[in-house]
Amino acid sequence: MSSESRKKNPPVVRRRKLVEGILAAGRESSAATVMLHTAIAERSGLTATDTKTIDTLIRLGPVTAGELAGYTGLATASVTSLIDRLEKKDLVRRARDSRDRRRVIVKPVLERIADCQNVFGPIREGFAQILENYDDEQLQTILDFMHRSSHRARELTAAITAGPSPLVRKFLTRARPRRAKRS
Amino acid sequence: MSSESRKKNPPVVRRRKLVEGILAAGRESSAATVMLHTAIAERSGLTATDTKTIDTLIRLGPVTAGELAGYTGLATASVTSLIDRLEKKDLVRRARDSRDRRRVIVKPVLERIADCQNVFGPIREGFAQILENYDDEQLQTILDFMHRSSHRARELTAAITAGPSPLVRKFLTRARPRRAKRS
DNA sequence: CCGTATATCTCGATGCGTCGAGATAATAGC
DNA sequence: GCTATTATCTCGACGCATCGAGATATACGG
Repeated sequence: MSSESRKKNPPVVRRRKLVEGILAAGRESSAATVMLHTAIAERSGLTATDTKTIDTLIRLGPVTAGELAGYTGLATASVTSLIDRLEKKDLVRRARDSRDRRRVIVKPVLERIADCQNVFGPIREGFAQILENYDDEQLQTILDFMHRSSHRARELTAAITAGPSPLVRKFLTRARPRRAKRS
Repeated sequence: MSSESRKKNPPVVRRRKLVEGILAAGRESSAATVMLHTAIAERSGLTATDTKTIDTLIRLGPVTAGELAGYTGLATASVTSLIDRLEKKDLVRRARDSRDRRRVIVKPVLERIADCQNVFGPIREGFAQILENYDDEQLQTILDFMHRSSHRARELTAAITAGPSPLVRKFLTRARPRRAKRS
């Protein structure tokens, strides 16, 4: 364990340990992130679906109720009450499509949501503070990594939610009895 | 966009933009992470509380049911059924404290949870792949950043869940009527 | 021993998000 | 115009996590 023996470590091993460390740290960081978001959502009186929907709206901009059903995987009836919930808190607004007046366009109320992210104000500051520890080049690396990993995360999410996903299914013995199909 | 024009940007501005970019990417990355975890939990038939509990157990090791109530903020009755749920899926096990036989010690079934993280197998691989883009020094930077940010995330989570948090409260009009305080 | 305090469990009730089925309204084709 | 189709909403019901109150079992102090 002395620095002697560590010096003898072939670079390959060193690197492997480094990678392991990051993967572990990534899991921990993910968990922490989830907890943080959960805490915020709980405070705001929002459910997981609510926040997920808002995230979607921010990324995609206004969409119709039907599309929202597609993205969230909920029944249209559920989407209606989902929109009701969010509209009641003024986080989204309904607008009718002028070309097809059956459609309901769900628009995020960005100022309101931004306010919610002012809730994040201290959070933003907290993280900005961390960045002071790095020089420009390092920040560039971090930025690049973030882009890559969030892109990957989205890919994986899509793969999991959409697909029959044998990869996942394999490990779940009695999970998901939901939606007891009635005669 | 030429390196010429970029050169003219004062370094301070460059850096500010870099920081802004990372903060934005951070939000997006967080959202993606949350969505990924939500998807996984949904697949596994676990609720948000369930996963949060498992995370806690992994970080803290075996704890008593009462302590779990403290950490999760749930009533003891809720904790009982929470443990029931998790035990039914063999993700935790009950054990009685030999010194105080009233106590129930909740132990995470690490192999089983690790299996769940084999569900993460492809995920792990996906992220490991990303790391190949960087040299050792860059990985070191990333690792350091991860440690710092998850630490900060935990601090913020604690601040939000625990405190009366006027920072947050300010923006919430009719949120959280839960737990009607009795006389 | 015996009462009090503590830790967990049981039970019944409640709130909330979700669902299926049918209602309502608007578009599109003939 | 008339009908089929599409988009959303309304309604009633259901599952599930949570809760408060009381029950049970154990520990501690006298």
